Amino acid sequence: MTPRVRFAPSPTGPLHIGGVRTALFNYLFARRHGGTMVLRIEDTDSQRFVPGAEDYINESLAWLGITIDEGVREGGPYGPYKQSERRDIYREHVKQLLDAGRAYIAFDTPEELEAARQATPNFQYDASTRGRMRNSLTLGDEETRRLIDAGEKYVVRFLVEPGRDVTVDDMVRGLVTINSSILDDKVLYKSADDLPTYHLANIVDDHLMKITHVIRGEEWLPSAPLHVLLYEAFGWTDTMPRFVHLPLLLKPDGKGKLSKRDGDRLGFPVFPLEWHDPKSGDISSGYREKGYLPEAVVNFLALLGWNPGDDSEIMSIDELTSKFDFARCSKAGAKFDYEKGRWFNHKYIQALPAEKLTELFKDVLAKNGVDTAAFSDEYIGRAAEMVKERINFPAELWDQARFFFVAPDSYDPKAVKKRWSEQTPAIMDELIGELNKLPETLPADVAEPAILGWIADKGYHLGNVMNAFRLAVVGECKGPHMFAITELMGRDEVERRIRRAVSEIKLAE
RNA sequence: GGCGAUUUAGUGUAGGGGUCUAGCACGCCACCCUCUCAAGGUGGAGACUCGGGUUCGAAUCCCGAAUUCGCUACCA
Repeated sequence: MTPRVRFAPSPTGPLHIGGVRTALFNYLFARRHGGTMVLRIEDTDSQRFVPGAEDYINESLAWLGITIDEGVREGGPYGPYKQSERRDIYREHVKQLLDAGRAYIAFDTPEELEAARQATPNFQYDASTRGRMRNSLTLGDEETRRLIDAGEKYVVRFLVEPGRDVTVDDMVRGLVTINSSILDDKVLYKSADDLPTYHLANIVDDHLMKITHVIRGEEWLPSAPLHVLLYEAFGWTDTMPRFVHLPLLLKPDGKGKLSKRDGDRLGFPVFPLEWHDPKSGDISSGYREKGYLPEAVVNFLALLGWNPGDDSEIMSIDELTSKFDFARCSKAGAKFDYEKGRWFNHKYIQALPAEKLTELFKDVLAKNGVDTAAFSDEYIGRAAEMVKERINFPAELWDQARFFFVAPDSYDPKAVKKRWSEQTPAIMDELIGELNKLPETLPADVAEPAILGWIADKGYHLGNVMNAFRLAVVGECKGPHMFAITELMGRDEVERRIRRAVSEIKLAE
């Protein structure tokens, strides 16, 4: 039996990075076993619906390479894949439960329920209290009929029989048993918007869509027994899916689930893509816009709560797929280690093909006002290659390699103090003379021995001369090998910069 | 409060009775490399939540406690 899994987000806002991780694990499991990945939109909460959220989900998954086989966009044999378009199906199933006596109608208003909660310390709508509430059980069929006809709003509640141990077989946690007495009579359907709640829609859809494995976050574990009961009530136990409750992604510092706020507070994205909130107008940063490569995000996320069983860390999505197994999932929540995420991105940038890196750098240059047409792709590419090992994000290429495109307009004061002395201008003049003895292109393998030889012959201090040289060309004491820089720039530009530095740098007194 | 889950260094994890003086990675520190900053290499500091058992022997098995997290909505 090939598995059919589903990722079932609610379009109530941007897809959270924890949701992405859940989607990824669904994907890896499905692909590992040649199964099918379904994307179902669970928009049963009309109150919290956010326009644009569904597109955001699709775009995010597409960016990350988490492909979908069946869904709203992809179509498929078990559609529609959006719950708000499945009302007829839910109504029919609610009726089935009602007819079988496994559910009942309740008229209690939100205010009445609130009052009940106030009156009773640990109020729960269940076997112990349903007998004194306003529902079809206490009112009788006739009165219930009358109230419905009169247009009174109602909900349908699941009738939970108390005192039964219900066991869920979870693929990462093993057997989890809870007593049905602690479950309340969950609302399954609301007449107000003619929509089911999560619990009902979820079970019905998973069954109808022939889902074999329900892979979701740990926050669903407490309601899993309720879902088991629902499968029983429908008579679907023989085809009930296996459950997998993944450990949660936790805040990097303090306690609790990773939330939207943590990103702003700690300075890292918690969303895959930048999100513009249509209501508040707030902008939340995204991994994509921050400069993360999708492969790095996938790799990083996969290793949060799962490991391949050996020491490998850098793995493509296909490698992850081939190794994926729930037996190697951990049970405890994983604190979100943002530093490690940066490291993954660093690694993936190092592995980028030259052309791709060149393209990325061109964008960065353009954003910083450089006319990229003035430089050849080769020049841009070589500059990027030289500095890529010291960056984590493409944007940092600018900090590291701007001097290849713009002559320094200031000189690092600390470096000046350390490396620029009264004698330096004269030595720099001499250096220009030496450079002029060399080919105009300043090939490193020629320039390096020549200049180093000159420094040695003169008995100059190597570090001081080279760093003054660097200061003049780069503006500070950092960057790739000096002769690699000068080879790329060529003699004219190098000479111009040295002259400029000699006239600009004033010794501080 | 109730119910459930969880527990190896700062973080992610390996480990499934002796091979553990507990491995790997990120981060941190030092050294090497070196014209600088990185990268890289080498090394270092740093952990089995606690208490009882079981056993010749426990990070590994059992019990208890504690911890942290989640759920406890006409939200998912």
